[in-house]
Amino acid sequence: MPPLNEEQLDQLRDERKEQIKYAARKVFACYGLCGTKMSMIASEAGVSQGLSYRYFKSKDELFVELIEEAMEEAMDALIYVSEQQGTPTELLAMITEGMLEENNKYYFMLVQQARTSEYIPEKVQRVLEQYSSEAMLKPLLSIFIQGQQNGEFIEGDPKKLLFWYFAIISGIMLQVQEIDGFGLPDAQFLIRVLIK
Amino acid sequence: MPPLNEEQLDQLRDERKEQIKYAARKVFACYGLCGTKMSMIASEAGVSQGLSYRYFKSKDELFVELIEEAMEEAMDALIYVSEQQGTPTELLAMITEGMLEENNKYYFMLVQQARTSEYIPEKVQRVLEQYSSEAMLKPLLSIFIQGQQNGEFIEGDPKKLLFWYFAIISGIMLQVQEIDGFGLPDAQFLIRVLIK
Amino acid sequence: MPPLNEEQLDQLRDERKEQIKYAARKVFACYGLCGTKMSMIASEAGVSQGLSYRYFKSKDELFVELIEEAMEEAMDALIYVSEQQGTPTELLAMITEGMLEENNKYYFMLVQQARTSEYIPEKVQRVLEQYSSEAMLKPLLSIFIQGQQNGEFIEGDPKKLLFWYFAIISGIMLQVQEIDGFGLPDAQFLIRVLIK
Amino acid sequence: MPPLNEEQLDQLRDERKEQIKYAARKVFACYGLCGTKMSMIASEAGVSQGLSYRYFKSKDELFVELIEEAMEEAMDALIYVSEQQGTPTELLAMITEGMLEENNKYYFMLVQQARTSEYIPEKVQRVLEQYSSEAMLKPLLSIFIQGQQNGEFIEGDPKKLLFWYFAIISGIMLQVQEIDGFGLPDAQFLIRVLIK
DNA sequence: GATGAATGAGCTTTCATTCAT
DNA sequence: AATGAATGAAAGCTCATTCAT
Repeated sequence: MPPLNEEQLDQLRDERKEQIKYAARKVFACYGLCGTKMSMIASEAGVSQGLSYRYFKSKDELFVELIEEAMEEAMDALIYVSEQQGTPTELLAMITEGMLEENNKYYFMLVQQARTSEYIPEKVQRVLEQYSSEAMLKPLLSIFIQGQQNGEFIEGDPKKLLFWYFAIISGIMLQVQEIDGFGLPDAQFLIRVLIK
Repeated sequence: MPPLNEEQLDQLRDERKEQIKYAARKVFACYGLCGTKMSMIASEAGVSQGLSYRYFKSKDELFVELIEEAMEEAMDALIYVSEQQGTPTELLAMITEGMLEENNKYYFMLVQQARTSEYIPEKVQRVLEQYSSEAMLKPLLSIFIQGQQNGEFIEGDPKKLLFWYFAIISGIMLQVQEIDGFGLPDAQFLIRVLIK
Repeated sequence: MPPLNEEQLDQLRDERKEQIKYAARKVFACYGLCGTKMSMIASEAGVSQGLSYRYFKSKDELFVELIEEAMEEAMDALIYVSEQQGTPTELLAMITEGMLEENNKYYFMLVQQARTSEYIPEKVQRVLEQYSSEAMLKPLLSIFIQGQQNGEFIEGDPKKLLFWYFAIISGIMLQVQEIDGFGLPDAQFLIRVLIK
Repeated sequence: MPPLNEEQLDQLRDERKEQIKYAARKVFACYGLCGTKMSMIASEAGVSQGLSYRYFKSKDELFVELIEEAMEEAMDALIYVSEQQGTPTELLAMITEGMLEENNKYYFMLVQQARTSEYIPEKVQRVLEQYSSEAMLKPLLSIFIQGQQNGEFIEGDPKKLLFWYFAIISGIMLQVQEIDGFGLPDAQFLIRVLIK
């Protein structure tokens, strides 16, 4: 009686891995890399202490994997929007709305943890460099410049302005906590810094 | 027959304490509470490991003291501005300029570390609550409402708007790093989100 | 699917805990609370340094637990004897014999360490107060008084006399070391201070 | 104006040294060798932390010196009595009385600390061996044997009996604490274990 | 000589990681 | 595959000792 075939086992493995990653993302986001104990992740995921090591070589590697995923997803979203139809202002609003989602909070927090803690595995450094501000800004640059040319956006160095704009969104996402009772603003509020 | 008199000793102690705090502020800001080893602070300050413990009971207490100071200074600055003469827009610009100073970066980072790491001594929690968003906003509220009434500022819940505005400034301060090459924006750029 | 069932694990844990306590009792008795390094206990017990902390929160707590147990056992023994049949002299002899056992040595040493070292966790203080001389004497008081009334014992304040008697036994237990070559005296030798 | 001549300086030095030893004896007696911090001795003696090191090479050496003195004095006392006139019982009473002095308490406690803590500088070991039970008993042995021969004392191995007797006195001295409210017994109470 | 600030070795404790079951 | 007991390296903290004044 072979209990499960190869494929089913693989699927189970994937589910387990996802379960651990999900828990880890949450805990790392709140407590940071070194403020997080493996036992916290294990208990958040509802598995035993040792199990994570069947799926991830080390705490650092688990962290790196989460960071990589977060950056990839963010990058994909930016590229996706940059390929859509619409006026520059509409596209910027779309991006802003996409970022200002409650669900994204853990991603912002996670990346912030990664950026802030300089005590971080070398691998994370490399991932952060790979997805540097420069790289992330790229897909939007032409849109933004176009917006400046047709007079929708304010003047100034487009890279700088976009970078600051992302910093602003990031700030909102990091500071807004449920307990404060202030929710997230809508995109139109933020977009005002860039449009004329 | 002590070789140094009481006054000289006191001064020496004050200097040492300040020296350690200065180093600690920097290291804590970059590495977070638990990412910071006491040895890092000691070597940053150029003293031995044990010395910090003559001036601070524990790593946690040192952290708390820094957070308290940072919050106090921020609060004082807000109150100071709120007592100045000027139109609401001028005052808001003044505050924004005051916050957007390169020197303030460590304070923002430090407070962010305190807010983000939930694994934090209970004392820090209390300090953060004491200087909650609510409390920090207070000195500015009447100015802001006045600005709304005379049509300088956009409409909406003043608390929310101010909270978001601070979040924006915070985001800028946290994300802007020398290495990126983008400097800090000037106050006029940010203020646009609030003025009509 | 834990490899061992709950019951087996519980038993394993109990054994380990006992193993560590056994080692700790011996080492604490000889070296005192602060003369004992956790590494000494660990190596005496044949386990790693960290393991003790799965079973005891701290060195102090381990010490406290041992003291508590020692006091409880002593108290139980006194109560047990006080409920037996026999003349006062017989009962006193029984108690004396019970105390003068080679095996009890570590208990006496341990309690002496607790009493002598005034630098001792507050909890130990409380335990020692709970099992104060007063409390320990109580179960024997009526026996002793009875012995005085029927003329078996010498006259005098029964509490004082009993207290001194215990001090005498304690002294014997503490001073007699194998290396000296003098063994423990038998009960009849000591009992002479109390009987007419 | 030479402030003090050679002799006066020496005397001052001696006084200081005695002052520190006096404080150290008390603190060591209560807290044990390793439970005592040099700062405790310093503050008990009312001098600065560093001063002890002008008079004693190290904490251990200070401890050793105190132990040596205690043993010497005890030995001298025993020898002195052994040279007095009187019946064996009278001499034994004299010794007992001499030992049962409130002032002697710190000596007993100190020696107990030295004996109990096996974590003790090698030098202490040697001192304790030099003043072993054997050696201390010697001056009294002939008295005791004489007492047995003339029927004053109980029969048995004289060394053993004397050793036990000292253990008993030691027990009394160690256990009796002011707080318990039981004072020290008089010599006649203890002597009963040895006389017929 | 005297002080007390400064040092750093060493101990307690934590926790990532391993491993027997 | 999964568990959780066990390990041991590393961090926080203490305190004997030194040293500048």
